Amino acid sequence: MEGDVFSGFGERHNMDGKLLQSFQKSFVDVQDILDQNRLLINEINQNHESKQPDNLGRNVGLIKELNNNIRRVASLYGDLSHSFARSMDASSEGESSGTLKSDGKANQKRFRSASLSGENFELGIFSGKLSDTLVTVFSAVFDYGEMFQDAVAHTSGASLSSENQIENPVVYKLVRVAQDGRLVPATDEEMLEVKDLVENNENDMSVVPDPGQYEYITNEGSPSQFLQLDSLEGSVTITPKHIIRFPYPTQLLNPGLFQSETAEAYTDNLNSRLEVCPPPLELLQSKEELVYGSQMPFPLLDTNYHSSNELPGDEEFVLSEVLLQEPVCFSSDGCGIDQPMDVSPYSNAAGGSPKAPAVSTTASSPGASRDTEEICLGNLSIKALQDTFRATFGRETTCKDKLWLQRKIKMGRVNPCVIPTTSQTVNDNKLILGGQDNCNDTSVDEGRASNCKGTPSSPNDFVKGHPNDFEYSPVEAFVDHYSGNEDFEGEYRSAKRVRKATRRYIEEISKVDDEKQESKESLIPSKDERSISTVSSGRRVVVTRMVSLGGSIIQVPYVSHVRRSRPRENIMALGEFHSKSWEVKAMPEESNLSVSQSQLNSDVKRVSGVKSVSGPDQKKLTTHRQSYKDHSKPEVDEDIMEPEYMDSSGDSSDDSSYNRVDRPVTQSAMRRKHHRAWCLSEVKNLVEGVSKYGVGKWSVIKRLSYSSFPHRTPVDLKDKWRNLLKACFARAPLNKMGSMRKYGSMAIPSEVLSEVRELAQKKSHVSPARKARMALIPKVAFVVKPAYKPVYGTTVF
DNA sequence: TTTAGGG
DNA sequence: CCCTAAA
Repeated sequence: MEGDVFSGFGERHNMDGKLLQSFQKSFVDVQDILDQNRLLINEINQNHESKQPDNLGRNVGLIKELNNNIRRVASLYGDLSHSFARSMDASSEGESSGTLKSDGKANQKRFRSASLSGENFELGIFSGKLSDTLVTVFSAVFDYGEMFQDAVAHTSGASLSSENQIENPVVYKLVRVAQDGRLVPATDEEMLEVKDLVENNENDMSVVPDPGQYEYITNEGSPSQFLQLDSLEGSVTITPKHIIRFPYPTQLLNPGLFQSETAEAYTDNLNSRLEVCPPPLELLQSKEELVYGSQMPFPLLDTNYHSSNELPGDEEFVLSEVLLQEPVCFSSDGCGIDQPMDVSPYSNAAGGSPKAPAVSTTASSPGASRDTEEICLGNLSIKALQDTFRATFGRETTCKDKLWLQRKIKMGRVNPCVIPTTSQTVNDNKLILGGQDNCNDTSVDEGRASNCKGTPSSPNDFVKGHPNDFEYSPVEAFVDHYSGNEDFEGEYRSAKRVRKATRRYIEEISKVDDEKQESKESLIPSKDERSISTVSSGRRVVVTRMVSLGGSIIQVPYVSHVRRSRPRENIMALGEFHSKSWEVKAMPEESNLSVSQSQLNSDVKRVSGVKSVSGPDQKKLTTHRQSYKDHSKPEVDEDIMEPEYMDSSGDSSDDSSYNRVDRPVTQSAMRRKHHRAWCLSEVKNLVEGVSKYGVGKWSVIKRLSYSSFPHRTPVDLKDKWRNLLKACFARAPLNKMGSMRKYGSMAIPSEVLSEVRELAQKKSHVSPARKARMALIPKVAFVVKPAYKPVYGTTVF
């Protein structure tokens, strides 16, 4: 049928036969491939079902092939769109619409974007206004393949960068590919099973798919970037049981490559080809985890978001679990579940209905009511939404998907990860909820500890700081909490390894505070300068911009174009605790009864105040200082809370007082990362890591055996090791208590110390020069020639 | 980017 | 812990 369509098309536009032929050929090719893929998928599924190790192994190859095919298809389509665009240009016509799609605008866009490079095209497939199903399929498929890669990476000790792996604020869904190619959400049992399988089978995987296979999936950098596993996450991935991680990798959602329309042709077609159907609605409704059935179940995140580690990627699994329990956010408001699948545009040319059905404005979710702004958003036209989007994110969007826009905007507003760092003006002296933010700390009194450790505490815990202030939303509460907390700044910055604030910077900041208005204006590199203004909403100053929406002026948060900074870990911790409220956080707790513009505004303002300031200032800092630490690097995500942390093997008592002192907010306090005492488990872990990988392999240790201590950087490990060495060697004057123990620091058991000593002798690296020298010396020589002088930290012979 | 080493 | 140089 494509052929038909295209012939008609060709005639109309006097396409020359050759071109037409090539089109047809390409389509035939594509179809072949897709057919083949179908078979492949079937086979994969069968293998899967067999649960035979052999078959599973074979699946790796099959998946590989599948991926290859898909890549070919993508490439073909890329070419197609190229030539198509050319021909379209050549035949300067205006009435091209209607044939492919009734939506003329979409059509134009499509042709325009057809000049994408193939690569972009591929990326485009994953971004933007896709029909879900396709995304689902693709994600599933790709991911499926990479699962094995990941599995292997785990076992083979391949040094996948865990730095990257954690950063991905992706929500993974588990889905199962049914025989007919449909994706069925994973059941609870399956999820459990996956976990088990991981634990049991992880080491059985032996085939390493070529990582290059997947490189086109990722935006940049490591091919496996969005699939790398951490210990936590790993439990989800190896799933010889039809379970597929279902990622919404933000990397793929690069707005710069956002070419939804182009992708559309492809995806739509694929949809029909692959005959992948969305899960039945009943199923979706009956199963909570079916969130994914909606079109873009999770907010698309822009690049800024992605590159800034703003979500606790390391918690992916947890997160997904959380989301599984919380389908409301995405599915209950009609966000696409019931959305008619857009069949192939070629066959569906007559269908004039817009892709996205009208959004139901009610969006009432069970229990948790949506915030009012959503309702407002629901009432907005696409154009208005786009405006809002632009106002919110400072960039244009061509997306015409209401739902997507709404979600995106909401996300932009709610996303607590954009909490500003330094320049955030908080005028009130926020109370500091001691301990709340730092459950990881091995200190804290018991009450707090349990509080942190336990199940998500109620929002009330959160708002503790404002016991009487009912107007505080959780988000606000913790925003206040953090911004008022010196610890926030300190840890935040150090987590990013940002240079400490220079005097100049500090001065500038204070200036900014004084004349925020002007400086903001000048700082914000916005092309569509709207009226960016600072609004003092009582407690804090926030930056908003006035945007006209459907005639009325509306204040939206200004989100800088500049890449936003990642959140600090405590936020993530909070997010974890209140994971359910990620979506709900921005809900005005005031009176979410009235759906008023003002309410929306105030809500927006509040949230925006949180995020808006960080961008420019961050940029400023970076520019001025030429910060050598790249912020955009997917850094070790320190935002997760490792479960182990709390245990601290009973040695936490020493550190408690040290750890969480609420120091006065002095500049010195601000620039220093909050001291985090090393708990015994960490030390042991370090020792073990050194014993495994050797001294000096800090990044390896960090990656491989230290992933559960996300807040420790390789440098930290190195420093700690140095201190340990000091502790055990320099401990000539043995102390009173049997072990070295400075005041306030942890007592290191002498066993550990001796182990350290041993390792230092055994595992320490030898200087390359010396190594080389020694390599020249026959081994025997060592036997004959005894003893270099043993020096601590060097090898002893 | 990672490591080593001084502060 | 921070900051840098060097590799």
